[in-house]
Amino acid sequence: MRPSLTAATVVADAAALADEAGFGMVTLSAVARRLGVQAPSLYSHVRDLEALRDGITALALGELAERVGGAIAGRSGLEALRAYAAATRAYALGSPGRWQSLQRRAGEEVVRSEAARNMAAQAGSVLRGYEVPPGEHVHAVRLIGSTLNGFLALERSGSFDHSAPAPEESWDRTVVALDSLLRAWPA
Amino acid sequence: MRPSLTAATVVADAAALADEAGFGMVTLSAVARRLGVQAPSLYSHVRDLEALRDGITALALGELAERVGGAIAGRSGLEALRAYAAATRAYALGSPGRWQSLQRRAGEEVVRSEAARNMAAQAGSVLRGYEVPPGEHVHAVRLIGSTLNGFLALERSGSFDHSAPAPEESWDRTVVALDSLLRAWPA
DNA sequence: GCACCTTGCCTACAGTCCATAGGCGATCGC
DNA sequence: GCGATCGCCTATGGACTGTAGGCAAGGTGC
Repeated sequence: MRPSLTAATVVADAAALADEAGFGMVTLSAVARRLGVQAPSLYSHVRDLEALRDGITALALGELAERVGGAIAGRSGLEALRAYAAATRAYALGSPGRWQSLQRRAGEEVVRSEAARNMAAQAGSVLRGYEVPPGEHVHAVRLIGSTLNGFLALERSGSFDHSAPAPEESWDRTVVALDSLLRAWPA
Repeated sequence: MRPSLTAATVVADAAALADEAGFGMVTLSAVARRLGVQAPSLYSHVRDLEALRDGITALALGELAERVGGAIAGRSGLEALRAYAAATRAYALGSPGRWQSLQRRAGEEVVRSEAARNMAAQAGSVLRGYEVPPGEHVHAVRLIGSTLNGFLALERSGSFDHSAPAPEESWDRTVVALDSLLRAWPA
């Protein structure tokens, strides 16, 4: 067996490239160069560029779900919310390319994956520490997701660059604000 | 004078293309085709592809600032917040490509534009209807922006497609939630 | 131990896109 | 009318995606 490539190798390398140069720079040629291989060779392992991108998204989804899951395990209320937020932010800042890969419409297969279901469930389990009526859970989950993802997106796109103070401070306030909002969920 | 192109024409056409096919489909070739012109001809009016994209962003920023400004004029409190949110959402849904152009890191020139300053100021003026301490304004503005933009981004990327109810309902809840949050801003 | 076949990467090529260089003709100032 | 300018053109090069077909190394059947 030669030191041959596999689909997983290719996707992992593409994810690394995404983190280093941005998701938009993920190109079959660039990945091939990094792997010391000619570009067409990748088509044995990856259907096309879109499939490669979906691969990164699926990888990122799994990693993020795992970290968030670990972070919120055994916690509830503000503790859990903080842990959820911290894990998300750490991932977004630590693996920017992978995180970018989550901010897009992915293929059906990825959307239906177990990791995607996990992510959705975890936001829900944070809510269990609060007394939000069951019928309101969807809205609360969507609100939490919108706020945290939105914050990270704005931060990343530089929207906070031209005003003080540092984003971290606002991030903490935001988490606290979400907490008090969930604590007194408006009917 | 022939019916010659101008920078504004090109950008406007590119923006139309973005709305029809997605911001990612904005290509010099495609724009040239739409204008009935050869691709290299566009370089007389636009420095390069990145400048064209920045042009769309600047255009969108101006349009959005104008609509939001009109919507919140003369309103305050929940009224103003609702109007702000409605104008933003209407723009995002009505001009999806232009809206997408705002979700990215734009050139310095765009960031420093008057429209960009306007947008920031408008979020601030919505806050005047609430009793958020001045020192907290930045955080509140960032929170509002994060939540609304984040919601629209998630909606657009299909995150809400696989759960009921329709996004509009959650959108309304979100706006109300933001209102009650601002009304009782946590110290 | 030999022929065979699978497999993994290769070269060659077509199509699209960005971007630059240089040409040509129509229009405008005079 | 005459020349200069200006707007769009053709030609070209380099990068990227994706397809077709080749070649050789490794494993397989006999």
